[in-house]
Amino acid sequence: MNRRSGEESRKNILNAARRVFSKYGYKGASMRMIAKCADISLGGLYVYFRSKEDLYSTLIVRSLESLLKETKETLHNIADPAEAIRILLSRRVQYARRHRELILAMGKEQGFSFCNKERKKFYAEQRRLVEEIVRKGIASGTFRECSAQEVAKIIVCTLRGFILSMIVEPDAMFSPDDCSALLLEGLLRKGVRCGENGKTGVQTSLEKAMG
Amino acid sequence: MNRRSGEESRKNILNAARRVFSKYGYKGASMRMIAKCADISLGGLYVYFRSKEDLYSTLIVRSLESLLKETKETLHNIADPAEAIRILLSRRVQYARRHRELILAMGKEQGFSFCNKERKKFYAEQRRLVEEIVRKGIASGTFRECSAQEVAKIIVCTLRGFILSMIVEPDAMFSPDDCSALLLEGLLRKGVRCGENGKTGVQTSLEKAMG
Amino acid sequence: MNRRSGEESRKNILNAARRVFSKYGYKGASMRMIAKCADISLGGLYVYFRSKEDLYSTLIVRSLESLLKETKETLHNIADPAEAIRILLSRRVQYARRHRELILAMGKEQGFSFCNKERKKFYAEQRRLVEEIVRKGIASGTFRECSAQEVAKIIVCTLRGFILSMIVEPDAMFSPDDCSALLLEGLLRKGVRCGENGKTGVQTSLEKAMG
Amino acid sequence: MNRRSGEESRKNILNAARRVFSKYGYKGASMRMIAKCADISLGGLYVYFRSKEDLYSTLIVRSLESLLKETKETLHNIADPAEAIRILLSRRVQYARRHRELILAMGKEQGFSFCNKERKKFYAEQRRLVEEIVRKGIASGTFRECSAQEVAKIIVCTLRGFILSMIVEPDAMFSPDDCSALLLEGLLRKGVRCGENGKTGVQTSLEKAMG
DNA sequence: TATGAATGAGGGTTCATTCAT
DNA sequence: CATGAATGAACCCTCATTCAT
Repeated sequence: MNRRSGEESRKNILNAARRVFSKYGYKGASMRMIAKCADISLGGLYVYFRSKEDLYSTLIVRSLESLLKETKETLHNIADPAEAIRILLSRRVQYARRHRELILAMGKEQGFSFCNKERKKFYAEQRRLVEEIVRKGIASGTFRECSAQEVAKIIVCTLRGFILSMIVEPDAMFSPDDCSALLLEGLLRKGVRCGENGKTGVQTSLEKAMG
Repeated sequence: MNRRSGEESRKNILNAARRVFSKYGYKGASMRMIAKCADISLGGLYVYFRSKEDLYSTLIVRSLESLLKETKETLHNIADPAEAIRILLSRRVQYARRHRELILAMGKEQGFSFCNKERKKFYAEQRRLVEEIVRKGIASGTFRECSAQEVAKIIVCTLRGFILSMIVEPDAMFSPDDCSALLLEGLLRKGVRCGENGKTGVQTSLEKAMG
Repeated sequence: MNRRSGEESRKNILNAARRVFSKYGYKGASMRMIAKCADISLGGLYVYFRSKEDLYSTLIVRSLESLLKETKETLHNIADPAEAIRILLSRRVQYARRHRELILAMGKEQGFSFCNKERKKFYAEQRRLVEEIVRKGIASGTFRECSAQEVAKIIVCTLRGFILSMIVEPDAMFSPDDCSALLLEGLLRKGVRCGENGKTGVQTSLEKAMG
Repeated sequence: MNRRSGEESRKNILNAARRVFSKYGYKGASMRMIAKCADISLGGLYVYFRSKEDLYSTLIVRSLESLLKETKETLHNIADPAEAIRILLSRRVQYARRHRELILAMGKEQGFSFCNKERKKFYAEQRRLVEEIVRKGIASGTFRECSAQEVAKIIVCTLRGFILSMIVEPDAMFSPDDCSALLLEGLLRKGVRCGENGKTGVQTSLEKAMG
């Protein structure tokens, strides 16, 4: 009988659940596995969470919230919008690497309705964040004139693809910086090359390739 | 007893499986659901497929193959590389709308090994296809000098994000053309604007927004 | 479509059934396995046999009959009763080696009622046969005075154990002749040794061991 | 919810399993039958046993072990070898009557590998036990000179047949004592009759029949 | 708070059997 | 005669959940 304080047990379970859900998905994970991983009895799980669904959605909501908070803090003090986009991508990728279940939350289990509301809220907030960056970029003259709203959607979607690709094609991966470079500069030939403003100092393989 | 020709039943089951797997994922779908959806008995499923896994992987492999074939045929006669990329995106999105299970194939159930080989082959082939387009674009002077290989990876990943977004955020969607526009032209301001070469004649909302 | 005459197909199926039932037991064998082994369609089986039970019991009854017939013919011309017992054991062992399913028929699947009648008849007949031998042996003075009926039961039971042992402990086996020697002579020390009458000329390992 | 202590339930299940497996064999018995017989839910079975196979082999192994133990204890203090053989047979028959599943363990389902190791060990041990008796009998002059090893095999096999016969031909049964008498004295007429040494005082029906 | 025995619905799969062809 | 697609009950097993302790 492993006596712990209530909140400690809760966190402990949530951590175990993160690991197990990440590895096996919602359906593939069982309450028994989570209990074992959390070193608690099966019944003990139900002291803290009403159901598997409750446990899962609590986990997702917390993760989404913490991710959003982290993202906001990160972007808070970055003035240059191109830099902000680069940072956003790379941070999100780091986060995804640490918490695979987020990808599951976003890509898997769409048949479940139980944390769709939170998910939508997260998506909307994230889009708003990017939109703000783009808007600033346009205002400052760094970015072309365009619909910040539309571009934000596209950037978020690209980010999503990037993270998903990490999962499904890990051996065909490229750096986040390469990705932001393409997003920022485009593929078409330009009269004027411009890649100098606001770089982090890291030269990506794409830059090298592009000479 | 609902008597049908064998091949008809097979197709019927495959169609039902597509619908059910798409909606509920591999684990979430049950053979009973598929049987009901195909209007066949549970045992009848096993006349045509050895197991759930067999049914699923048959479905995925077929989809992947037909998609690849369709893609190749589409791109075969398109000379302009920017146009090719636009077409690729929009066709793939059309396809994904018709066959939602492809997203499952690409994004869900990565823990399963049973059609990984086919999936990898598909990804590689798709990347190779895009790479060729980019290479041609560079050769013809349409695209900037860059690593075709790296850019192909990024484009495929963007495509992936686009399709996934269709699923998870259908109400925050934008047109494929908007996406290709951003990929092609980038976000940063240029001395020279260029959006005239090889357009399909359809003016996208992004273009309008960008003035 | 493999056209055969009816009787040919019947025999063919029976042969396949013998092999499959022998290997897997009644429950372990499936009609599909038998069909495949007989190179006939699943439905084809039911042209000749109403059910699995019908097929099985037909097989058992035929086997039992042929075994009884063979046994009778073998014993018909043997005058010496000790010899007869030896021959009976060795023939039955040979038969069991060829048709393992008989052992199954006798030892397995006692929960089934469906060919119990035939089985009982076979057992009774076999006992009667042995009883006759013993009776002759007593009459001729070869055997001690004893209840032929009781001894017949014991001999049949020993035979059963012998055959069963062949199956469950094939590596701890001994020759039928050794077995009949013990039955005939017993273990206890006698004033007079007697092992010379009616031997087949084969000296068994037990005899050698007994000096 | 029928609450019992864990160990109680385990025993309860094992008892039910013994009855059901004995009656229907391994394949013929279903977990549902066992659950019903144990008055527990289907899932409850799996709280105590990982699988049907686990339940079955646990049952067999326990039975084999307890039988061996009982046998050893019984034979421990019996000096006369002929008496020991008689006792062995009669005790084993009593045991078989109480635990019919042993016959299944020995005669049925040989195709299964899952408790073959234990079974072989049991057989070997049993043979060794009998061999010792025979060896002592030879040493003390009670038995004729013979290969104790070979004779042990035959006795074990006879015992097997005896027990099997109890199952397949219960109405044609005879007493264990009759059987040991035949094994000990043989069928052939002797110059010297010997049935006096070490008898338990019980006169068997065979003795009466033999006059 | 915490345990773990117990439940029962539902999972994938098999299989004897039927029947239109 | 012969086929093989189709059935549906039954198989073994898993699992979220409950509840007496």
